[in-house]
Amino acid sequence: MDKDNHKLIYYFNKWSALTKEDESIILSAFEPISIQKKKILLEPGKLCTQLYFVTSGILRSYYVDVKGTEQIYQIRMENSWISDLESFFSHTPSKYYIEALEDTQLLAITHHRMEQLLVEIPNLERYFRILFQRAYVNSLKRLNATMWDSALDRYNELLKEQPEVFQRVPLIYIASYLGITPESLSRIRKMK
Amino acid sequence: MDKDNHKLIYYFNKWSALTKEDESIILSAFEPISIQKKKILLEPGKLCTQLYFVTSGILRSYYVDVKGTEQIYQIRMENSWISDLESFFSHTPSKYYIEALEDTQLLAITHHRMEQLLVEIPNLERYFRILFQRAYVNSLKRLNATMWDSALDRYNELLKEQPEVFQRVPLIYIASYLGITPESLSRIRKMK
DNA sequence: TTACTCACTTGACCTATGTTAAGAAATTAT
DNA sequence: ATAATTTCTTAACATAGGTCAAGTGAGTAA
Repeated sequence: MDKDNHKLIYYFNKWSALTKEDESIILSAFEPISIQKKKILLEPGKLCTQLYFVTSGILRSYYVDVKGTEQIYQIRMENSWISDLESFFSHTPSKYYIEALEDTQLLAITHHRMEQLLVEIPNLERYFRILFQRAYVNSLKRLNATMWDSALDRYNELLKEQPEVFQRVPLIYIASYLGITPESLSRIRKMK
Repeated sequence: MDKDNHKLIYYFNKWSALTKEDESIILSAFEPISIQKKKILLEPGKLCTQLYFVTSGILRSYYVDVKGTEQIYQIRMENSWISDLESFFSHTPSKYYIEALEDTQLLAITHHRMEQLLVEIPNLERYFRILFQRAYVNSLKRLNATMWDSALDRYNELLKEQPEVFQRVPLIYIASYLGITPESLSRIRKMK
């Protein structure tokens, strides 16, 4: 557990300088949470009250459209953040599910505690500024790829960038994350 | 010009509290720039050395793929930011064009000056954190719409959310922004 | 005024991906 | 071990949107 916590601090320190005191304040602000495979962390209609740092395991977040299709928009594993930022920051009901795809360990912080923390340690604003800035740039790239590249290209890109996902996540979810049907993904994989 | 500058301060103050002194430091860090319709602000291979706040006018940023197709990924007008964030923050050559679609006024800040400013006025980190956080959430929504909604749905959404774009931007660019061909956009508009 | 370019439309045809349906393989529960 | 469920594949067919080609109109330049 201590090892997990250090991972969080390690990442914070990559983009913002923390004192030892800062570090212990941060660690005490996060609450360790365990969630079993297939259990749900967030569901539509509920407020997303926490922001989560994944220390081990893997999760997916998805939206279920009117036809009942699951639209997976995030697959997140160790050392990344997951939440419904819109619900978390604007206190509006979420439209999304977040579900664990493996037994998962998280460090959770509430919105209220997060706001306090950002005041106590203004340095953290920098960390999150850079985090969101990069997330935004990545999201724009994924957007462009979705608009302009073929499903095959997007499959190859994911295979190159996140090969681990293919070891740990069922193909039906990967298909949805790529914006295609499982049948299409099957065809693509057969061609190779 | 002074009116333009105040607009920038107004937006900064929405999410982070600035003193009068902060405000004058900020204003002196930004350089007013004018760019004529059809002129280019950034092109592939060049470093994107500045971040721009649009005070009047409208711009598009786009990538030209191997086939020569222009892939428009941003259309930005008054009171929003434009840049190639990847090039700007990581000092790598840009892959994108930024072009004015009307005579445009900008407030520009270099990366170096921006870093200084964020140190002088740590409060600004908060503004940009929230800016990128929101940009990221919006980008994810646009991504999902592109994956799962029809071209017609995306057209209607844009018509609802940014009707002004249709008054000021040629349809060929709007088509590209929606991820479709001008021919498809024509068909969609005919159906209504 | 005439020419030239750029924006936009239309129609015929094509292709990537979706849909439906069935079954095989793998995983999980009993 | 057996059954039940979930994941994955395959094939036939359907369709949204792309491609190509041609033409109209509107804006700008000479």
